[in-house]
Amino acid sequence: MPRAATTKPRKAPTQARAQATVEAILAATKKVLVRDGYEAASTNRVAEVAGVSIGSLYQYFPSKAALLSELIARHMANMLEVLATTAREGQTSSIEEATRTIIRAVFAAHRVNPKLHRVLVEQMARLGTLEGVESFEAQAQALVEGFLASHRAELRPRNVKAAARVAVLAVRGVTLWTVLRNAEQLADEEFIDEITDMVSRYLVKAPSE
Amino acid sequence: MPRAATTKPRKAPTQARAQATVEAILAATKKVLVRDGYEAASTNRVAEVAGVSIGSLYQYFPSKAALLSELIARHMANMLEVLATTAREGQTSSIEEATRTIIRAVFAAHRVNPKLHRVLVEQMARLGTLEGVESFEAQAQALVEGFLASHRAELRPRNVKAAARVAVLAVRGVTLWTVLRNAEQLADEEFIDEITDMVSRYLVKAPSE
DNA sequence: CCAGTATGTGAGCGATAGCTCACCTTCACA
DNA sequence: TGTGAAGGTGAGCTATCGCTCACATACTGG
Repeated sequence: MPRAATTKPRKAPTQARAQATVEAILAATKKVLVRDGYEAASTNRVAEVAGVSIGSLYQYFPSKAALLSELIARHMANMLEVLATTAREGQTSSIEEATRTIIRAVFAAHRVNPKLHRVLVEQMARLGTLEGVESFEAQAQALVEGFLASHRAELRPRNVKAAARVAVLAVRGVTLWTVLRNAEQLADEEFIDEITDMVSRYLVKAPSE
Repeated sequence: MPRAATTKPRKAPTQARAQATVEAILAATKKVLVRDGYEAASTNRVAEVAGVSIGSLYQYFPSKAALLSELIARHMANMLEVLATTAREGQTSSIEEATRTIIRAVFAAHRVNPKLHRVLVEQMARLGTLEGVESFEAQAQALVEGFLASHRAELRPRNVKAAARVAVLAVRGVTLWTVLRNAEQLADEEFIDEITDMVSRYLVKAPSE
C-alpha cells in the first residue's frame, strides 16, 4: 500500500497561508486519531477533516507516518520544556520536593488529552527505530542529571548519571503505563505522592547515611 | 476494511488435528509479527506462513484482532505464572531478595522474544479497552499483596494494597518502557540491581523506623 | 502588472486488506 | 462401513488505503 518512505517534511511552508494549512492538518490528525483511532485515521480522512485537499497534505507530509512523527516530536519538545522549567524552579528546593513538582507537571501534561497520548505512545515504537526518542531521552536525562548534580549533598547514589537514568526511566515508565491503562489515576494526588515517595527514597540520602 | 468485530474464538477446536491448526496459526502470527511488524502482518500472510488456508484461520479467529488478543492473553497468563512461582519461592526470603528474584524473572521473560513483546505492547491499548488486561493486573496485584502481607513485619507502608499497587505498577512500567526502547538493558545485572533497589527501598522499613 | 514560485486541488491508480462462502475431505462412531 | 459433523480450502468480493500528478489559483518581488 505505501509507496513513499521518509518521515521528514517534504517542503517547509513559508507563507502564513501554508503555515495555517500545516497546523490545520496536524490539528485534524489529532482529532481523527482521538475520535477513530490509528487504523481509521487515513490520510484522506485527515485531509477532509482539516478542510484541505489530500494533495496539500502530501505537500508537507510525505507519508502517514510523518504526521504521527511530527505530533510525537512536538509532544517530546513539550515534555522537555516542562522538565526544564520545573527543574529550574526546583533548584532551590529539596530533591524530594523537586521530584514531586516534576512528577506533578509531567502527569498534568499527560492529563490534557489522554486519548491522544495513548495513541502516540502506541505508535512510538513503530516509527523508525525511535530516532527522535533517543535524543529526547538523552536530553531529559541530561536535565535531570544537572539537577541532581547541583544537589549532590543530598544525593545518595554516588553515580549521578546512573541515578538520573533510573529516575527518568521510572517516571517515564509509570507515566506511560498509566496513560495506557488508567489515565484518571494521573489526577490522583495520593498516587502522585506514592510515586514521588518511591523515586525520592531511591535518590535521597537517608539521615544516617 | 473490517467487517466482523469480536475477539473471541468463533469455534473451539476439538480434534487434535484442529488443535494443531490453531497452534500453527498462532506460531505463524508470532513469526510474521516479528519479521514484518503489525501492519504487514495480514491475515492472508499469516495463513500462508502457517501453511493453512485463510478459511481455516477464520474458523478459529473471527478477526485479525482476535489473533493478537490470544497472544496477549497467553503472554499475560505466562507472566502470572512467573509471578506466582517466584512469589512462592520468595516466601522465605527478605522482601528485597524476593523483589530481586521477581524482577529478574519478569525481565528474563521479556528477554526471550523482545521484538514480539514490543509488538504486543504496542497493540495492547488498541484491543478492546483491555478487558483481559484489567483482570490480569488485578491478579498480579493480589499475588504481590499476598506476598507483602506475609512479610508485614518488614514492610514500611501501612497500606498493603496501595504498596502492592505501586510496586506492580513500577515494575510493569519500567519493563514495558525498556521493552519498547532498549531491550538489551533487560539483561544488564546492574540495571536489575538499581530497579530492585528503588522498589525495595520503597517497600522495606528502614532499620530505624 | 507580469513572471515565476508557492500553494492548493481532487480524480483516480495500483495494491492489498479483511473476510465470506460454496465446496471438498477427514474423522468419530453407531 | 456409511453418515453427519468437524475440519479444511481458496477464488474472489468489496472496501479502502496510501499516494501521484496534471492542473488551477494565490502570492511576491521586480
